[in-house]
Amino acid sequence: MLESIRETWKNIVEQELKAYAEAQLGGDVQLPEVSAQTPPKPELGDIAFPLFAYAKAFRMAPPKLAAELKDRIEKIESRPAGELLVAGPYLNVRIDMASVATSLSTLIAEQKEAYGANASLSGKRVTIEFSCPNTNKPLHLGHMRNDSLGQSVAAILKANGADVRKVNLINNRGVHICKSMLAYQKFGGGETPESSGIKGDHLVGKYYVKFASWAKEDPTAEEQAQAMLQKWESGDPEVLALWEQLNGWTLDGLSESYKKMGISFDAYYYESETYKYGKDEILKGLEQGVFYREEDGSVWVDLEPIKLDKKVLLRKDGTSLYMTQDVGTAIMRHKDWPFDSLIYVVASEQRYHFQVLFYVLGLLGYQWANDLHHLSYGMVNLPEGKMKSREGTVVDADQLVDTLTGLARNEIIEKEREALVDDVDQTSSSIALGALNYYLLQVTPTKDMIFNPKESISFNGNTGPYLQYMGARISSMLKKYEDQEFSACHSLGFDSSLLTLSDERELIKQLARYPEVVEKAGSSFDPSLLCSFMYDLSKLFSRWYHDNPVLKASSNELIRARIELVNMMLQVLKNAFALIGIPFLASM
RNA sequence: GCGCUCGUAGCUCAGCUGGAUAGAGCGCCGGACUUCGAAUCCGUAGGUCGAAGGUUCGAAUCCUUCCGGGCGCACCA
Repeated sequence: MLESIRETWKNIVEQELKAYAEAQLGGDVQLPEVSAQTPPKPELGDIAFPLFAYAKAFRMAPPKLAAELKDRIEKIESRPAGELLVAGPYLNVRIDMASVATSLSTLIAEQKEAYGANASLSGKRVTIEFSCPNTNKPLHLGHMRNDSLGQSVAAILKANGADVRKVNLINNRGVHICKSMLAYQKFGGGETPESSGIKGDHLVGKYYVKFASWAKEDPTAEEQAQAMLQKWESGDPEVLALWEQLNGWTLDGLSESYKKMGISFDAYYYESETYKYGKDEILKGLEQGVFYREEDGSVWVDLEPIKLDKKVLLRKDGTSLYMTQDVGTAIMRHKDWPFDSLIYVVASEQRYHFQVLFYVLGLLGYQWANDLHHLSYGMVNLPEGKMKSREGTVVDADQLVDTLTGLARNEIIEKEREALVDDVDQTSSSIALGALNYYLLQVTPTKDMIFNPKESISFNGNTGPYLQYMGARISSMLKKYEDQEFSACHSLGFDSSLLTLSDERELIKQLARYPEVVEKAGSSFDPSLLCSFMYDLSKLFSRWYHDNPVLKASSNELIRARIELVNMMLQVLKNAFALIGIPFLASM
């Protein structure tokens, strides 16, 4: 909505500038393109047109030109509502916010939870892969950034009209998986999640750690693990049974964690099934002549065209590699569900891998290879430095969620709000989730981030719970508004002209901006844009709300008008929450 | 060594396609609860935007060089 108003004004300025140039300078003068910007302060208006660039052509100081343009535009009778103001070298426009508010309230009332959604990716099928855990240990903080990002970006793309399929690839084979199996076989003593009371993924993780310490004492440990892998590959029934048992435990544990964290998938792939894929594809490529064979029989791709080296795609013994697998898996997925675009949410350390993968898929001639993305995210570090599993500084996901939940619960009890919230446990974990997702999504994905446990458990300031708190207060107010004492307001219409405060104008503007932010977050795969937007919006709202009475406003008409603003606020809050994994709470 | 990436307030982060005195949060100091939920709000202090050049009317933003972090450069996944 704001977008189109901005465009309209921009066209007018452009047109008048051109007309003025013709009148003043004659002939066809080439003018730089008009740029429409946002003034730094609300008092300066809503749209700004800097005129520096035209000073030379007109041989006129920008402020004079601004005044001249203002006069000319004000003579246009069909110009849109709004006010022009000259601010030094800028020609600014103050939008008629009352009419924006009127159409916005109609729009939001109509669209409800769909407000903000747009059709920019309509008709597009997108597969997004994320999480991809190993089955030898529980999830840690690093996975959580991945999961939050994947879940959020998937939701954002849907809001942009895409048909999205979320897939998870379970890394359930390989020597690292055998290590936990081997340690369990040797030291497990038949322990099970039931007998030990330990969650399945943590139980298996315990033996993965156990392997490491055992391997320090017994130099044959690594060999034994390799031997077990061989047995697994040859289908040894005993090994397979053990493998299935432990994998089952881990997967049960992981799905419990996913559930707790609000993560879900449309399809699961298992490496045990996909690891042989890709070989045929590579051989096909060899026939097509896009790859070549070395003397020893191995197959390679030359990456010179993308300014990289060379890469092996098949070993000399004909077995496949990580790259081979990923080529095969991508093609397989496209057969399963033909997509236009495929997104991999994977840490930035694998940039090179994906550069090669995408290039190889392109060489194989697949149309969809043009729309592959590596949503590369930075590492999650601790204030002390990197997380190191060997030093035990890895932050466990389940534990973190539990800690946060406990803190939220304490907070509810301390503030004596148990009666306010209907389910203390449910509310606590929702707050924990909101805190975590917001903390993890707040930072631009590509950047490394520091996870400060102390800060992450804070519920004040720029945090998820701060946003949730706004939602709760608004809900509480709207509930009061339903009371009999406001019945006189209920029958009134919304008079947007009563919302004249500067904060009200800013709020309306921000609410109207929401769809643009959703679109931008989608095109750049960046939930952090929504986080900033939400924080700005909430901050604006709390100040307004703190300073100005709503239910106790001076007239019924004003109450009604402000309630409309509050209603819009609540809807946008809810809609955005859904995109960044913050549970909405009517009370907390 | 080569490639990618980042370097903004004490700390964690914003800063849109270059534009009007560089913004938040936390922390520090100081204010505001007979008033719609104080998990809130307001104010003070705090920055030569890693450094130096360059392009431009105008640079945190674009280009070059340098310095300093991180990551990658396996017939591992």
